[in-house]
Amino acid sequence: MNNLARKTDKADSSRSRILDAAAHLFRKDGYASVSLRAIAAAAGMKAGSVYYHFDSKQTIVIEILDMGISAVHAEVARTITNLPANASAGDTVRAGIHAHLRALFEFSDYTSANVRIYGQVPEPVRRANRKVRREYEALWGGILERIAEEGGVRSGIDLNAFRLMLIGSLNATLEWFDTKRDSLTELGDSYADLMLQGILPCRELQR
Amino acid sequence: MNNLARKTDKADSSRSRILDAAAHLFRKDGYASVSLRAIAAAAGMKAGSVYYHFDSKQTIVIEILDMGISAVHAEVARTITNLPANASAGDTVRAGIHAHLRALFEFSDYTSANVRIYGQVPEPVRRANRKVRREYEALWGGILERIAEEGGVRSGIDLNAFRLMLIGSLNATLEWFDTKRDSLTELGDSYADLMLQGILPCRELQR
DNA sequence: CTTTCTACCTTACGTTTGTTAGATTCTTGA
DNA sequence: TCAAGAATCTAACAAACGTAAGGTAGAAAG
Repeated sequence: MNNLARKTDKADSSRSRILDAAAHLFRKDGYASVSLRAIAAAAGMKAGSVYYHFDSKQTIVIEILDMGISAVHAEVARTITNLPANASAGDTVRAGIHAHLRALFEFSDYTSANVRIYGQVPEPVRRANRKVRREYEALWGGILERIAEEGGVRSGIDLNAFRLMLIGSLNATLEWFDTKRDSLTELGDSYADLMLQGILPCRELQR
Repeated sequence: MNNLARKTDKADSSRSRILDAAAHLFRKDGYASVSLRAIAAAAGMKAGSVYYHFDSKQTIVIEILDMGISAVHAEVARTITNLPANASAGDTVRAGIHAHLRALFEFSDYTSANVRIYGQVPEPVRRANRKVRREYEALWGGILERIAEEGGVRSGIDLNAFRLMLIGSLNATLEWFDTKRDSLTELGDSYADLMLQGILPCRELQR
């Protein structure tokens, strides 16, 4: 009696292929310049068939944007909670940075599509994605607050601004970093070094 | 005999209005989703008239992308050369950061259009913009090299990677920073603090 | 006053867009 | 083997796209 399972398997597989193809193309060429015909072709079907699985182009991109953030969120959350209880403030931020970059480049089509096309997508789509975005921001907000309470942050640091700088910087790596050429782990360590020695108290070279 | 001057004045003004309108729309909505009709309307004319001033949509966006980078390049170069001769390594980078941000948000439609649509523009356009991009990267390369030679950089820092991180981070502020709400000078100082205390030698908290 | 030229407008073209409807093929359950 | 439903195709729609051609108003030149 796995007929129902098999049936939905087929549909699910097609659905995923559409999403994969769309995410890939969106990331590469932007939102508006990717046609449903191009998406369908990359998924191995014709444009009309896409509408069996999705209501519109917008519902496709909404799902992709959400998946992109969720993937990063899940990876960072998992990494942080799996940290040993005695992890220092610096260790936590470092682990978070590595997790964010890992998700960004490994789940890459969805995550980078999100980063790159969010600004060019129609307002209703942005609005739909806003909730998941805020939840991810809140995750980092919590991490940074906890660290600040432990005294791990140099005075004069605006946690809110720092969070935006951090995530913005990490996302910006999508524009230039090449995983084929350089090590993602080293990149993460570089960023962690840069950020940590900036926010951790340091009695030397204070302005 | 300024008739010729007046004539070109009129045309130049229209040309500029087209560029301004296009830059504004591109920045807001991306490249492909902005139509020539929308650009023309925002410039106070009809779509066909745009072709009196430009050969195609691509030549418009090429000019805008170049202007965007040139503006940042000029502002950073001007700021650096005007620095007192005894300026420290840190002062130089700090001044460069402030100049980059200033250009980014003051010449904002062109600079931010560049940052936001470069990735979604057809290959020929990207290729046309590449030269100016490289020149700007070389400007920062020179700044950082000079500082490194003076011993102003902590060992183990990859200058090339740092330059990419720095410019990427600064450009990323376009996605969230609001000049109406917060001070651009403070933002620049925050970034400079973050970056400098990361690259300057610091005997404490070394990993 | 007439000609010339600049800076636009109008109209139209061929193509591509997202989307829909109806026919068709493939898969499965009985 | 056959009926049913799931998955996909084909064909078409109106709208919007970049672009081209030809006409027109207004100012400058002779």
